[in-house]
Parts: sequence; C-alpha cells; structure tokens
Amino acid sequence: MASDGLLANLNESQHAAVSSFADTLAILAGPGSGKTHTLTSRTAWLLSQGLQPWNVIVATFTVKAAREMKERIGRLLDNGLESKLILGTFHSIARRYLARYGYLIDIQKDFGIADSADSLAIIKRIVKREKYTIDPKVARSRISGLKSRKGGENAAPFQKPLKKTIEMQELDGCYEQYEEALKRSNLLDYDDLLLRCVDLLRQYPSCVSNVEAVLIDEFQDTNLVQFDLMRLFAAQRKRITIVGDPDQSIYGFRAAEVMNYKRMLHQYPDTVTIALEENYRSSGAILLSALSVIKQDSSRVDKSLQATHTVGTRPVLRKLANAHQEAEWIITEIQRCKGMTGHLLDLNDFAILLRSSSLSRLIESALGKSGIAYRMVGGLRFYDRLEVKIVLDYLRVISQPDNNDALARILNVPSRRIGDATIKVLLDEAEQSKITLWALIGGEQKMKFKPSTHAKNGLGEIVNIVHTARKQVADPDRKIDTVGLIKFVLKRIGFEKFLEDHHGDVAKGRWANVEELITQASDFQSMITTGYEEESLPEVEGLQQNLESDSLTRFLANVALASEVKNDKDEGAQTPQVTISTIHAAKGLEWPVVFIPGAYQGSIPHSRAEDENEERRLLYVAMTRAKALLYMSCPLKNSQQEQSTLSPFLSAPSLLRSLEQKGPTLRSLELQTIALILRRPLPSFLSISQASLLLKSEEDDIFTLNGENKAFNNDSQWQNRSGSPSFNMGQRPAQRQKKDFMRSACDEVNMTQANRYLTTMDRPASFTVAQAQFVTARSLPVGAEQPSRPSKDRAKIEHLAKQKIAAEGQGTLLNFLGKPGVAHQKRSRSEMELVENFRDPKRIAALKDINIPQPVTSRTETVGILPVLANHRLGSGQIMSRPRPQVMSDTESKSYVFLSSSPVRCKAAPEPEPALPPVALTTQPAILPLIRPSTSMHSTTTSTHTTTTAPQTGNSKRTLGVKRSINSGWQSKKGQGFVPPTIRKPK
DNA sequence: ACCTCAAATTTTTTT
DNA sequence: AATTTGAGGT
Repeated sequence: MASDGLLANLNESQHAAVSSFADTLAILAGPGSGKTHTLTSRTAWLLSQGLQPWNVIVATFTVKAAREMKERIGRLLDNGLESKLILGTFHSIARRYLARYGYLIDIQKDFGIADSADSLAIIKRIVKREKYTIDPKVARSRISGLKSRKGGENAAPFQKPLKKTIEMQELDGCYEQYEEALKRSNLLDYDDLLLRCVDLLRQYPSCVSNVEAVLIDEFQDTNLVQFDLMRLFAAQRKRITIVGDPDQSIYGFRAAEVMNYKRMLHQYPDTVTIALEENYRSSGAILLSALSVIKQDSSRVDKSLQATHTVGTRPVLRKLANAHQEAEWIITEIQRCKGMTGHLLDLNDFAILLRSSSLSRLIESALGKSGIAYRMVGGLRFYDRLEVKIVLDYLRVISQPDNNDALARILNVPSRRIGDATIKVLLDEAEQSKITLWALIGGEQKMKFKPSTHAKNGLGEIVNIVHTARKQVADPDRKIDTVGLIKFVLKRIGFEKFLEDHHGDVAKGRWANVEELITQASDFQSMITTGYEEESLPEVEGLQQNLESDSLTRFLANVALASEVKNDKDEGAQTPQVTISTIHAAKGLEWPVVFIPGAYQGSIPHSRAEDENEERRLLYVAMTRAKALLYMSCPLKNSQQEQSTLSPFLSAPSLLRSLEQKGPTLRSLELQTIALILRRPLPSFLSISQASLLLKSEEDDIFTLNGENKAFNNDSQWQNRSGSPSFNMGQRPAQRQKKDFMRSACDEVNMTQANRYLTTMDRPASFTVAQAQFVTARSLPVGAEQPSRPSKDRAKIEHLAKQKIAAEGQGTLLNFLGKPGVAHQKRSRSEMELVENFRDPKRIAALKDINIPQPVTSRTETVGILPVLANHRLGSGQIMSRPRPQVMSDTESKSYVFLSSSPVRCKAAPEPEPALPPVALTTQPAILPLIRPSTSMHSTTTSTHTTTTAPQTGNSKRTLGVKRSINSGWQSKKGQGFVPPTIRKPK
C-alpha cells in the first residue's frame, strides 16, 4: 500500500514511531526533531492500515497547527480524505460534539462562545456591582485555573481552608455569578467547552464509540480536563498516540500539566515511548547553548538531543545601552546579514521573538523607519480589533440576543446617546429581574427604569435593527447569508461614516479591516459549502444528532476559537517580511535567523511569572527556533529606563563562554556554514560584494560592546583604530557620517570602477574571475576605510550596486528550497541563472579549483567537522562532533543530497525535494567546505578586527559533547516511585 | 445628571 | 494601542 512512501522519509526512530503497533504510544520529540512530520505520517499510516478517517481524532492546540496538520496529512494521503478526519483544536472538537449532542446534557443548541474579552467584561461587572476589591483580570485567570483543574478522578481533592481570606470569598462570589451570567446569556467559555464535553462523554460514551484512534499534538500542553477528554475520546479502543516535549511546556499559566505524561503511563501501563533525539533544525552551536540553558533546570530529566548540522556560528549575546539602541542594532544586523551574505538570506528568514508583545513597539518603529517590511504575529488578533469586534458583536446579538455583554457593548456604538450610566442601570435591572438585557429592552416586560428621551429613542433603534436582521435570517425566502448580514448591519448603522468621523486618518485602515471581515465570512461560507470545513460527526446507533448549526453560528464559533492574526496588509506573501512574534506564538516554527531581544531580568524571566522554570523553557523554545544564526540581546536599561540585569538564564559563565559578544563576521567561512545548514546554494560573490557595499559597516561594530554610549572620546579611538590591531573592539565612533557623506558623493562617477563591475556582471559564468574581483573589491574599501575620507570609488560602486540590486529585486535562490507554493512557481530570472550556474559542470569544476564548498552526497560525511570549521571561533582544536547515531541507507541519503542530514522535511521545505538539487552534482563523497583563500581575505580586509575579546573556550571539549541518555523521560522528579518508560528500540 | 471628547496611563504568555 | 481619568457641554 501507500505506506511504503509514507515511511520513506523517516529516520529510524521516526519510522518506529510512525509504524508502531503499540496501542498507546508516546513520542518524545525534542525541538526540530520532525515532530509534526512524524505525527502526520502516523495519522496517514493508521489510515493506510485500514482505519476510517471519521473514526480518528487528531487534537492540536492551535488553529494554525490544526490547519497545517490537515494540509500535510492531505499531502501524504493525496485522496482528500483528510477532511473527513475529526481534526482540530481541542476546543473546536469539543464544540463539534456539543453542537451535535449537547442537547443530551441540557445545553441549548447554538450556544455562543465567550471569548476572554467577554469573560473579563462579565467579571468586571460583577466586581463593580459587588464592590469587590479583586482585580478582574486576576479573578478571570483564577476562575479559569479552577475550571481547568476540576476534572474527574484526576482532580486533587480540593480542600478549602477553613478561614477564607477576603480574596477567596470574593473569588467564590465571582465564580458563582460568572457561571450564572454565562448561563443566562447561553454562553460557554473556553473552559466550559472542554468541561461540558467531558460531562457529555461521561454520560454518553456512545457518542465516541466509533473512535478507533486518538492522536494528540503538543501533549505537554494538555491540562487535566483535556487529559480526561483524551481518555474519553479513546475509551472504546484505547488507541492513543501522543507527541510532546516537556522541555517546551510553556503553558503552565494556562494550567497545562506536564505531569500528564506520568498520568498517561499510569493509566496505560503498556505505553510505548519512543524518543526522537535528532535535531534537524539548528546549528550545533545553537543547539548546545540552548541545551545548556535548559539544563540549568534541576528538576528536569535530562534528555538527549543531537545536532545533525554542523557546529556553525556561535550564538550572540549582545549588550546595548538601551532598548532603543537594541532596536537599532537589530536592524543593522538584519541589514548586515542580508548584505554580507549576498541575499542568501531575505527578510522572510528573520524573526524577532519577544517575551511580551509590548516589547514590539520600539522594534516596530525602528523597522518602519528603515523601511523594512515586517509582520507581527501573536499581537492583537484580527478579530479583537475594535472595529471588527463591533461588527462581530452585532452579529452575535443577532444570532443570540440573549448575549448580554455583546448587546451592552453595541448599545451606544455608534452613539445613540445611551451612556455608561444608563447601560449600567439597565444591566442591573435585568439582573434583578432575572431576565436578559434583551428581554428588558425588547419590551416584553415593562421596565421600571425610565431612560431619557434620547436613550429611549436609541434603544428603540437598536431593538429595531436586531429585530429586522433576525427576521431576515429566519425568513427562509430571503436566504440571507453571513456576508449579507454584515452588509446589512454596516449600512444600517452607517459604519463607514462612523469610522471616518471617529478615527479620521486611520479610518481607511479600519474600514479595510471590516472589508477583510467580509472576505473572511465569504471564505468561510464557501468552505462550508465545499465541505472542507466539516463539522459532521459519524452517526452513532441509538443517538440522535442535532442538525447542523446555521452558518452564522458556525462562523461566530470559528471566530471565537481562532487565534489567527490575519495579515491586514494584503499580499503579505509577496514582499519578504521580517516576522515579529511572541515566543509563545512562535512555538513549532523556525527561521534561519532569530533575534531574542530583551534578555533581561524582568522580561525573561518575566517579573510577574510564577514559574521560573517555565520562563527558562520559554527561552529554550525561543533559542531552538533558530536554524543558522541566533542573536540574543540585553539592553542595560529597561523600558522604564531603570538599570536592568542580564537574564539569570544567560549569566552562567560556562554558557557565556559559548556565546559571542557581537554579531559574527560574515565571511565566506560563515556563509558556507549558513548555506550548509539551510541547504541553500552559496550566493555568488558578486552579489555579496555588491550588497555589502550598502552597509554602514561590515562588522557588528556600530554599537559599543559594553553598552556604553559611544559618543565620547572619539579621537583616541580613532588612533587606535588605524594603528594598533589590538584596539578595543567596538570602541569606534559612530559611522553614520560615513554613509551620509557617501550618499552625497553618489552623483560623481568614476568610470574605472564602474567598468570593472560591469565587466564582472557581464561574465557571470566565471567564478574564478568573480572570486578575483571579489578580493579586489574587498580590498578597495579597506584602502579607503578612513570614514572621514570615503572614497569616491566606493560611492560609485555603491550607486551601481544599488541599481543592480533594485533590478534583481529580492528574489534569490533561497526561495528555491524553502518557500511553499508561490516561490516554487515564481522564480526570477536571476534565480534561474544561479541555478544554472550551479548545475553547469564546468562551473562546478571551477568551484573546485578555488575550493568552493563541495556538495556532500553521503550523509555520513557531515559527521566529521573539519578542524578548520571546528576551530573556528571555538578556540580549540578538537573535533567537535560526535559520531552520527546511525547511518542511513544509500537510497535514503540520496534524496537529501546537498549536505543534508535530514530525513525530515523541515517546515521551510514542505514541498518534495526538487528532483535536481541545485548544488549537488557530484556523486563522489566530497570533503567538507574549506576555503584556503579565505585566510588571506581575512587578513586583508579585517586585519584590524581581531578576536581578542573572544573569551577562551577552555572547556569547549566538554560543553560540546551532548550527553546521551537512553531513558529520556518526562517525569518530573526522581524519587516519586515512578518507573521511567522503556524505549523499545526498533529491531 | 449624563454624555462626549481629549489627555494621561499602562501592557505576559493563549484556546 | 487600549483603557481609564478629567474637563466641558447638553
């Protein structure tokens, strides 16, 4: 069957996991170990073994993960059956069951979902009414915590302390009234979705009697209720696969229970555990530093995680004077990375990962100032935007007038002269009469409160709108869909004008968001009609299902459960963009270059964090997102201009020794390792020399290393710079003048230089020549390095380079492997030329002559890091790698030719490997990259940049070895009578 | 009394 | 950027 193809791209342990016949299977998957690949393959494998998709439940935590899973399973199956899987987030699956069977446990059909804003609003009202002192936000999270911990037999017996603190009393009161309020409005909050589904399945297990297999992604994030849910789903056949990594458990604040793994082993003693211990993502150096961070957690069980990539460039920990400079520095480094690598990297390859989204402001404005495109994820959800929320609230009220809070929010938007005071009185009266706000103002009962004339008219108006809309929805002849409804509302309340009046210049953008909402609704509509967005569940004998919910309800539910930040700037896919994200939202993703700013005490670990270990895991997660380059930085002043201290997670001397104080030199050696890790071809030297000329500096030396301001004492540093090579690195004056000067000099033309460059361009074939030119070009700026007297030549070169780059656009070869879909189809001409260059045997031969890195065809070749590479910046002559754990068969290795050791397709390369990998042409095992001329290049161009400040890495031998432990368990502490799982090694 | 608008203040992480 | 606070107007 198709299972052969399924298993082809797996390493040994992945293979074992995917095709395990164990009923309960736990896959421990470290970062970058091919977790998703394994889980999707397992799902497909189960289906290939004869399971029907509608009898298989796959639960993830985020909508994004669910979608990706669906997509990738679809690619594996290639028969469209993935849409029949019961696949989604825990919450959406639970909602599906409740929509169908909720009537069995007294849940009204078409219940609404209370998002966190609703919950907060309800609690705020309660707090105000009861004059509690508790912070509503705290109350909300406490209530949620209580709800998500209350489970069946797993719940710890809740012992109430005899003397209740005031806070406890208030919390109790809040909890009780909150639940009442939800019930009155026919709302379920996030926790309810899960809890009530547990209720349902406890009482009516036959709802899931068809289920033959349950697969759980990110198991370390499950809470107790979700654990119960999993067990109930699987009650019939008890066939469960879980995937997770305790080291990446970062949702403890949301009541995730790392101990669930232990529970699992307890409940299902026959559970087979398989660990995926090979990291296919990050460079060795990145992985090692990340591991040494996570290893500081003494409560953690050590696990093995092995790099399959070369050691690479050391991660950077940079000190900056303040957050402002930090942002500036990030930008210069992004530009430098791009420039010095000749667009081996484009903006899509950069991510800035933040502990809190509030840290983004400075960075966003700095990016904006320098014209770098970016997208922000994990910040404000699209559906949370004010203007979108208003429209949605109208829809929610139309769908369910009893939704008190939604109604309260729209009463006076747009202004109907119904102020806060009036609304409060109305709500109070509804509360006291035990009816909903809608019932009160809808006029069925007389209200005691006499609103002002204005308010009275306003109320009439809103009631009218909602009535009219509801009539249309109910009218079978009108057939009004969600889109039509939105348009009706917009027109009826004059929303466009409202936005214009209210928001002036930003109104356009806001209105665009509203239009985007219409698009979304329309998309969703068509997803329903095409059956892609299934919500049906298989019929179970003896149980009646509710009819499918109407599309408005489903749309609203979808909105409530989506965290997706829809890219407001349309066509975001076309322009390369830097990604800014919270660390939480970045989980599961990866980028070639990752920045982690704000690495100070109070940010990571966050000052309000309860669990320090979780904060450390957060840093670990962030670090392991990086493939080739990792930058961490710490402003010496935090956002409030107070002195800050470096994050304790990064202060250990042993760790500091494996970090660089400033960004790496990006010469050919580094380029090779980056290209190697990313499995991208090396860019032409020409493009490098051109692009780098635009830079303020070729080194990370614009900001001082110690975070002091660089403004003082210019002269003496100048002396140092041109004189002794042992100058204090980084103590250079600002170089901005240099650039400005050069700009103004751009008009002047020096034909000699221009010709030289043009000539080179005309002969793209010859790498030898290009190399020669390259060296020359490199040397030139050095000769003219005095910033006070920038050469006109250089100015001219810069000018030309600009033009050339503009002509080329941002398209580079890197899209070739990495980007799904679009990039594959659209390859610019220059890219094609590059590909051709790499394919031409003559050129390859030329490459050989000058010791350009050779492709390696055999996987085992990546094992030995050449001393030259190993030595590089690590200060030791040791060979820094350990033997590969296993050797792939010939056939396997052939499909990953370009220095790839990865049997897993990383996220960035989800498409099948191109038939002809761009670089790999030799079939002979080749030697790892080694450039001899690089030494001389270094000495010509960087004689003043010594590595004197690089700390000696005396212990590198020890730190580089990754300890192997066979029992990579997950249980939290020893001495709890817990038996570690056994790993059944395949064969 | 109540509504509106402008200014000051503050921001963990998410289904 | 969103929420809260204060001044001014109806």
